[in-house]
Amino acid sequence: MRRISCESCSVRGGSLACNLPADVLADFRAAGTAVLYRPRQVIFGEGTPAAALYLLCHGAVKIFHSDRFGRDHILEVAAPGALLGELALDDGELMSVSAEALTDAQVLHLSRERLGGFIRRHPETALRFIAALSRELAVARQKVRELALKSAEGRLAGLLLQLARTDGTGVAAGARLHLPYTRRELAEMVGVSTETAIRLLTGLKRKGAIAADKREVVIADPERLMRIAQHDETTIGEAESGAPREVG
Amino acid sequence: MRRISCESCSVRGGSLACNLPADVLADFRAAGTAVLYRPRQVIFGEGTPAAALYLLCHGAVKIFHSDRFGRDHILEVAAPGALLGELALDDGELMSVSAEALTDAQVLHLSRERLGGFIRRHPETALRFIAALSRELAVARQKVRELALKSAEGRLAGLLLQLARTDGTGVAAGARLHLPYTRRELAEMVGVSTETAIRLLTGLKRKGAIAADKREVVIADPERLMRIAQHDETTIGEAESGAPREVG
DNA sequence: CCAGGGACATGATCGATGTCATACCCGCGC
DNA sequence: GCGCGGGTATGACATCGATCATGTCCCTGG
Repeated sequence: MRRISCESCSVRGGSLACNLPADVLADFRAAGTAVLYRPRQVIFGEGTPAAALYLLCHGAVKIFHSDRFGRDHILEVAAPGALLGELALDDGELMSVSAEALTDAQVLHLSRERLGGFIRRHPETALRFIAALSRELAVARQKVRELALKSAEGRLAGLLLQLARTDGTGVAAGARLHLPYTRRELAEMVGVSTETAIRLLTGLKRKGAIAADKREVVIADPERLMRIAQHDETTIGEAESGAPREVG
Repeated sequence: MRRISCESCSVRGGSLACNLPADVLADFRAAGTAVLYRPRQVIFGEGTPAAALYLLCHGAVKIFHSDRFGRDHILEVAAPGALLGELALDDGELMSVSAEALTDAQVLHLSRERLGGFIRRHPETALRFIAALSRELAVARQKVRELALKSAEGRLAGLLLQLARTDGTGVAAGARLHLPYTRRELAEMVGVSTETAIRLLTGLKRKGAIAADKREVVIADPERLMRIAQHDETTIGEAESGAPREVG
């Protein structure tokens, strides 16, 4: 595993640091510490001080909660460009999740002090950090939405669709998706037991929504799958009385 | 309802804007737009562009998801000092939640452009925004943890303890807590049906953990309540036989 | 070659929770 | 006073998903 330089980073438009002028990029790089991880190595643990942000440059990292028996619930499998962790003004607040490399991974550590220094030198980049954290916030809230409002089958169907979209497979009828995960990991992402995840998959097969064998999944009936996934469906908030008052 | 000035704001140490020099504070205030809301008025809706952040200055605001039948799931009841909403670099990304005033509320709207301008002028404040968003992120992730790992009873017990802590009642034995919420709202915060929330409350009464009548709740047995709240192991999984087990 | 372990799969069973129905109480407007 | 609607409460029932048990397949190490 070799270190990747910022200049040749494959993460383009989506990332925090992309499209920066060369000198700003060099300063950014110098403000952080690049660290390489092997699969299963821990990047940070739940309950440690929220003293740094982590920019994932390469590889896949799982963001998860553990119970005391080692069972995990996976909130997110972060892709390159994602900003991991949380940053408080002092060490009184703690990380709410753990992060562990799933593959070989390269991560840029951004400590509170050095990140603050960088933003002070380049304040025009501040909104990028705010936007990256907002994205993570939306991901977490989406997860809440699914857990609170959707059935296990709906969440699994949604996960399959999301995986097919994000790995480039697409969701056209007949699209062939290769899962990088075991049934157990799928279950941990959906928030159900392994047996239930297996049963739900066979249920989706019986319904003709997918075909699946081991880690190969074919999107047989995308509409059906989407209908199952959206047993939810969002309507936007309505019902207020009158317009708010703008003051000053 | 009168507008509150930043200078006399009751939100002290915890807030984004507190303890700023007078000139910076004035600039901050000028960068935003203060808006007053009545109970039930919508501040922003899920699915609208993520184009602004909202600093809650006064009042209580619920952050929630709706499904198409009007059932809500409340992620958070934000208190003054909280930063609401999400901010993307462009309008391609959408708010993942809705925000609605529960009481009279004053909110400072911070649009992307004007927030960017303020931070460019005062880059030393950037970490405050990052920290405030991190706090929201931790709140959302905590919610995920509870939904994924705790039983309905554990979540309700935890909610009662949290309410007692945050409104100053405290969790000593005999502490008397006045709920500002109906059973339905409690249920929406815990993520269960109204009937289940009621049944769980009577269950906690029968166990002697609390006494409750209408909106008055007495913390009868704090230890018991906390044990119930921390029943992390109820929903998912049991330990494999050899695993070390942390107790108490 | 065999043994072991892990992933996948399925059945039986049970508890937790949602849904529907009913009832009571209480404050409010007519 | 009276009816009405909302909040609270409880029972009956259905369903979802966890748990436990069993079995198969496949890969790997000895």
